Amino acid sequence: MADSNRKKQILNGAARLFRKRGFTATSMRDIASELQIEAPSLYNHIKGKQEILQILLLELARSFTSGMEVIRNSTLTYEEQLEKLIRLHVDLTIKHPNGMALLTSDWVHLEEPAFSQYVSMRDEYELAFRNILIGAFKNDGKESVNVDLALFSILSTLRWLYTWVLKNPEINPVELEKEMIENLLSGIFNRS
Amino acid sequence: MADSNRKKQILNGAARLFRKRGFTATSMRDIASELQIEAPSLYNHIKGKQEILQILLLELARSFTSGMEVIRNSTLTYEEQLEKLIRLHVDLTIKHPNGMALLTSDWVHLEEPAFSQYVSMRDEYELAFRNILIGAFKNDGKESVNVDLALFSILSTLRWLYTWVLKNPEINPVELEKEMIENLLSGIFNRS
DNA sequence: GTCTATAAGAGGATAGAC
DNA sequence: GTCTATCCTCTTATAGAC
Repeated sequence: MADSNRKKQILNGAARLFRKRGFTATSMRDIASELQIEAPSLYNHIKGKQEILQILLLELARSFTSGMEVIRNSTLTYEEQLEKLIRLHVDLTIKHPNGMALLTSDWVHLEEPAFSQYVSMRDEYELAFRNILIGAFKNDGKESVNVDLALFSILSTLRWLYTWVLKNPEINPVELEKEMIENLLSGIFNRS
Repeated sequence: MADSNRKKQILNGAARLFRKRGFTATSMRDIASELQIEAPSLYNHIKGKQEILQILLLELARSFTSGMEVIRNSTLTYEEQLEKLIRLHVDLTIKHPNGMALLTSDWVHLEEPAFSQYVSMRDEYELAFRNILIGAFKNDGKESVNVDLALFSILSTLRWLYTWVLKNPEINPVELEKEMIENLLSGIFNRS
C-alpha cells in the first residue's frame, strides 16, 4: 500500500539524519524536508518521533537476537560460530548502516518500556557472544586470555563497521566478511 | 582563583552529561543543576554552551596531536612507536573518559571554525597513525595486509576504550596499557 | 494524505537587582 | 558571582480545511 511505502521512506530518511546529527538534533521538520513534505504530514504515518526511533532500534536488535539464536542452536564448533557471528554483523551492517549508528549511540533516548527491552536484548546478546568466545578459547587451549577485553575489542570493531561501510559503498560483502574474520580472529586463534 | 575553579567544575560536569545523553540533549539548566546553581550563573564563567564543547574537544584533540608529534619525532622503531601510541590513548582515556566520548560522537556539533580545526587535526592524526602502521608492517615483512582495515580495527577499539575505563574505575593504567598492546598488536605482528 | 494555523512547552541567552 | 524575570526561537504535536 502507499502508506506502508511512505512509512518506509520516513524510516529510511530519519535513520540517515539520526546517524548524521543524532536523534535529538534532528527535528521532525528535518525528516519531513527529506521527503519534501511538511512536518505535520508525517503524523499520518507514524505516531511521533519516539516511535520512529523505537521501530528502527528494536527491529534491528531483534535481527541480531534471532541471528544469534540460529547460531547458538547449531551444531557448529565454537570457532565456526564465531565466524558466523562476524558474518551476521557484516551482513546486517551492510543492510542497515544507518541503523547500526543508532545502536551505538541513540539508544539512550529510547523511552520506557522500549529502553528496557533494548538493553536486555543487548545484554543477552553480548552474554551469548561471550559464551561462544569462551568456548572457542577453551578449545584452542587459551584459558589465560582476558576474555572480556578480547570481547570488548571485537565488539568495538564490529560496532564501528558501519562507518567503514559508509565510506566504502562499493564494498563486496563476501570479501568484507572474509577480511573481518581474518582481522578479528587470526590474532586470537592459531589458524591455518 | 575561584573563577577558574568554577570553570573547571562546569567543564567537568558538562563533559559527564554530554557523554551520558549527548551534547544536544543536555541543556544549560542540566549543567547548572549539577553544580546546584541556576543556568544564567554559568554565563559568568563561559560564553555559552558551544564554548564548553569547543574547549573540551579541542583541548583533548591537541593532547593527541602533541603526543603524536613527540612519538613521530623519536628515534624509536615503528613497532615501538605503535606501542607508544597505544599508551598515549590509554593514558588520555583514563584521564578524560568523558571527553573521549565526545571525540567519537559530539564533534559533529562543533560550529565553524572549530569544526574545521577539529576535523583537520583528526585527519592528520589518523594519517600519521597510518604511516607508522605501514612502517611497522613493512619491517615485519607483511605487505599484503589490508592496512586500512587494520588501522580501522585498532582505532575502533581505542575509541571505545572509554566505556571500558568507565565500567572498570579501579583499573591499573600500566596493566591496561600492557593488555591493550598485547590485544591490538599480537595478532598483527610476530611477537615474542 | 497533505496542507496551514496554532497550541504548549523547552531551550539558549541577556538584563538588571542584590 | 548568583539570582529572578524575561525574550525569542525552535520543537513536538494537534485541529481542522481541502
